[in-house]
Amino acid sequence: MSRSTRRYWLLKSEPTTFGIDDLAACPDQTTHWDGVRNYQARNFLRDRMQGGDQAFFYHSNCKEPGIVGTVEIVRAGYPDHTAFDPDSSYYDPKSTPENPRWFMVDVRLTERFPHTLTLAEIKRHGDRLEGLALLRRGNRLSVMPVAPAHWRFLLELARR
DNA sequence: GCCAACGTTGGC
DNA sequence: GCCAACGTTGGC
Repeated sequence: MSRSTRRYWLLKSEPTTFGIDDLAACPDQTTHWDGVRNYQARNFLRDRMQGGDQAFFYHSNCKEPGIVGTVEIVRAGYPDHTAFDPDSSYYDPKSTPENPRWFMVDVRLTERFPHTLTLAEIKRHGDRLEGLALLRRGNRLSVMPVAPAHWRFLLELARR
């Protein structure tokens, strides 16, 4: 059966916290995408992401913000256990195993771009990226959808 | 380090 | 339910 509903995403991470080098160093280049504490982003993780979806890995809050590679979603949304851990900086006592508030997915590294596709360059192509959430004013979402046409166009830019 | 934009909190 | 105060995000 074909999957007609594959979706594309963009995941932000601060490289000083967890960058693409860190993902590359993980066993099987796979890890939990934990620590998301925003409801809109949570809803995407919990309700919309599926195994087989693909996402851009975006470095934020750093010298050269931009897209640095791609990952595949290898496990759909499930409770973020870091919220249950009092020793975690992501601890949230309002989230319990019985009634989890925060969710995560598992991702596996699929591609590292030879160069960062910088936010500055993405902005230069804004006319081809109408509606891209990353370019919306004041955007702060750390998990956002990417339209298939935008995915293809950004991938082309990143690989050249 | 600055600061605009945004989300959350909590008093009322 | 309003909204001011506050904390966070994230580009520059």
